Amino acid sequence: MLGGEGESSAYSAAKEEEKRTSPAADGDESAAGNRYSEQQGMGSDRYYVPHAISKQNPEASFLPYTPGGAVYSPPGAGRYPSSLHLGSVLPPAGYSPSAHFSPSYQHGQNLGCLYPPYAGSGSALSNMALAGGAGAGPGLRAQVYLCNRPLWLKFHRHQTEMIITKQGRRMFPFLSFNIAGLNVTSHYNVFVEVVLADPNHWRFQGGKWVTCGKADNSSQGNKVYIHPESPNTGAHWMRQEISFSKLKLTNNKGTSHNTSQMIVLQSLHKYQPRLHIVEVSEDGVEDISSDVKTQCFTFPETQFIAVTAYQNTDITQLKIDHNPFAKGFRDNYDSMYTAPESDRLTPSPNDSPRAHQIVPGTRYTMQPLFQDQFVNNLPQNRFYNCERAVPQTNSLLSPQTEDVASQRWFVTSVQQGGSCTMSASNKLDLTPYEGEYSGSLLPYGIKSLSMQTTHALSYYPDSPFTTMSAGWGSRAAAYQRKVPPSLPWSPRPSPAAGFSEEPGKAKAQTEEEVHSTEALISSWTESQTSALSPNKAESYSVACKRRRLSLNGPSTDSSSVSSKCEDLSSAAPSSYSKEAPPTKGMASYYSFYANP
DNA sequence: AAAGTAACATGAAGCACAGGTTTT
DNA sequence: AAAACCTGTGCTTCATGTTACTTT
Repeated sequence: MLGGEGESSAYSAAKEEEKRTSPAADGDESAAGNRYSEQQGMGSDRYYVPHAISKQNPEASFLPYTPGGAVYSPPGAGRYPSSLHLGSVLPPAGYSPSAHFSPSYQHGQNLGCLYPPYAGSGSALSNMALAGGAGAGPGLRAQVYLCNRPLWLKFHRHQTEMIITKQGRRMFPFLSFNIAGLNVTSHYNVFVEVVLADPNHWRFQGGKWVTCGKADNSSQGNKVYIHPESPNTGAHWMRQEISFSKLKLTNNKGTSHNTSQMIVLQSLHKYQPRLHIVEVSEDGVEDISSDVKTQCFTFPETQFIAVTAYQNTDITQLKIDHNPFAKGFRDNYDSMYTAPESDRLTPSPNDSPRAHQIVPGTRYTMQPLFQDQFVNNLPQNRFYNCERAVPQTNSLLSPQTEDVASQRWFVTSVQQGGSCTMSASNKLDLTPYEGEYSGSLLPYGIKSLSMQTTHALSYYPDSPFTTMSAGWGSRAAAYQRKVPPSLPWSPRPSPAAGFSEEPGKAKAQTEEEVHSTEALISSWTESQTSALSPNKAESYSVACKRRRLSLNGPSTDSSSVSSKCEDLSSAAPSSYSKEAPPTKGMASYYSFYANP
């Protein structure tokens, strides 16, 4: 048992912190005046950004197209940017109102459209190698990578859907980033904005998403979710993954509570989340004097269609498979999670959904935060597109694949000229069935990194993530030593490459990662071959309507469950479990790390 | 017919409490 | 003996997808 008082107090502290940092704000806050009003109890006036928009372009009262990865902005839709400082999203000189579509959207419509490398992207990598330490100056650009990108890609392949409800529904996968390249002493606000990704209303017909008229532009309500730890120092943001797991999506425009945690969307519209990093003064007031201090990052693979009920059963199954809160709907839950560890091909999820998404690995030590956010290969044992999977083989779950599954992807922003960087592949909005991931996944100076939060640092000694967070890295190292080597899912090197912490082998390791990436790409294209089966649509109407099997079956007995728990608990050293309490908040998270 | 809503079952953590054990 | 700590239990809360019903 872990329930010490320290844990409780830590949890309480975390709760307090949460309350402190994200008090409820009014519902239809509008414009920049209220932009940060819910944060830190600060009055809206403190954050009022007078004419931040007009200072550059009066037309920017709506979100403009920006070649760096903006989103669709319908004429007259003045909502989104009004809540933002638009230093990063103002249109470039060549802005054309007729091009109100995100590059990704354009790609989706025009497969041949390629975007040139963005200015600055080319230097991003060099920056990446240099930035991240205390020497990082304010002019340096941040690099961001999507921690759970493989999982996002899995969903993206099927067109991600996100449930929206009146009371608000969390995103899954949720947004989780790592940031490098910030000035460790400067203060930043970090927030996510969700904007329309295209001008269409969508409908799910015949097993696929088709456009259905124009999007409703009159969307109202909050579109911004400010990370509850904002404002905070660059060191803080770079120390750990920045998770937006508490972010909720709603279709309730009139919601009057929890506004700070809710983003109001419209059903059957496609949206694109964007990450904003804004340098602020120590008290959280934004400095609008320099656009350099505002950076925006867009990950096309995080696009999603808001729905009130899942349309695509593939998405439903992915959610069930990966979201620990949906464990109860896993029809082969028992067989999957009660088997002996040695028989298990995939890491079982943490028993705690919360721990799963908050703890940096109480059991699967090497896994980063929010393990279930990462592809765990589980669906490979399942049957998307109504195809019962062949028995899982080890080849599907090679360490190499596991490494790939934990890849993360750096993105650098392009703030000058006011553009949001289209981060990863714009081709992502091509139907993934096109394949071509091998090229599109590594575009424009975006470097793929296969790293799990901990050992990745040893993989990439030159990475800013190595130096950016001495604490994180050192903690990770300490953490790493606690990994029970017998755990089958313990992150480990591929047999071929071997795992080495020796810096001299980092390069070879990097090459290995590239190969791993290719392996993943290959697996995608292969899987999509089946997805393109001409019987797909037909199968949708029959076998795809998967129903949850009764949990009262023969395999479902308490003993099996308990044995699973015993297995897991015995797998983790008792001392470890005591040292790593299931973190219920960042407070205990920190306390744990502060006391290795 | 399609979309939206609310109730529901499920799984898991948080929490309070009681009782037992260990330490001082 | 008292205090601190540990353990087990049961209730509450939360998040999930499903389902039936209502609304558009």
